[in-house]
Amino acid sequence: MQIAFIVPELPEVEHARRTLSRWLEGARIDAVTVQDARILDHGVTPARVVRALEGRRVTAVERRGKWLRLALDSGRVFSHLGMTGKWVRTEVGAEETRFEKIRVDATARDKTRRSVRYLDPRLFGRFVVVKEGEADLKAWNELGPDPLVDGIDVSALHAKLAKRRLAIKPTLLDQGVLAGVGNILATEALFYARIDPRRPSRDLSRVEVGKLSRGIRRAIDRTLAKETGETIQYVEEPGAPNPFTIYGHEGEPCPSCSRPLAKMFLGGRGTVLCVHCQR
DNA sequence: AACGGAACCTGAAAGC
DNA sequence: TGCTTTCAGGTTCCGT
Repeated sequence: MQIAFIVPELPEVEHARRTLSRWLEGARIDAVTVQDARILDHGVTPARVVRALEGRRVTAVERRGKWLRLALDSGRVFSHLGMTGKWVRTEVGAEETRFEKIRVDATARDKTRRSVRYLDPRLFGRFVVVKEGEADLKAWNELGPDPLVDGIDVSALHAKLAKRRLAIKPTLLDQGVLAGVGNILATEALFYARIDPRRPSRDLSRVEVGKLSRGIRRAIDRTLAKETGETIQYVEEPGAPNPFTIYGHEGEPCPSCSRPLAKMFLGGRGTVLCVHCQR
């Protein structure tokens, strides 16, 4: 089957970070347009966002979990891609891209100009400007360790999971446990670790948490390796073949034992698993 | 406190 | 063919 939606999780957001970094780091923001105020937090006006950004220089593009943070010479911008958010680059003055919600025109250090645009048909993303001196977003501050930025401390993760009776799959979706793990990553990692997603988190042994940790890293690296090129082309772009190992492959043979992969719902989220290989 | 479930949102796919 | 329904899921909020 094909994957119908862009679903940005840690690897996709990391790819977006690297690309945005090339496009905007060191650049001066000339003009900002907010086409749809619904992408902003309730009560925040486009005018306020425009005022906060125009004339600023982007000093760094950072990521924790699924959040992007653009550090400015004064203030910061937080961007969450939700389920269908994406940053693209066009020529300055190019006509409005489909689903465009925000436009940032900037001049790089080498004086070349570029237009960077945020697209988000579903509007599940967020775009938040924080002024100099104000605290970071609560959602950012409450993130758990990031598997790439911080690495995974197996003992610490084991201790954290020991307090949870919820099944391991929905627990992994809690951004306070590990930042950036989404439904696809959790599904893939549990398969690599051969752990049944329905197992209570607190029942996982230290050895199993180690396997899970390596499974998460493997799933991240595998997707990141496919994210190449100058444009942000997510591996699960609509119409592209399914790049994942078991996600979206329900009913098809398990890559390990060849028996059909099952699909069930855990914590309201679709979960694919091999009931024979994952224990 | 922990947990389940609904709401948010809309394009694409599937069903009819 | 074209209309209707279903599905996808990150996060937040609300009720139990």
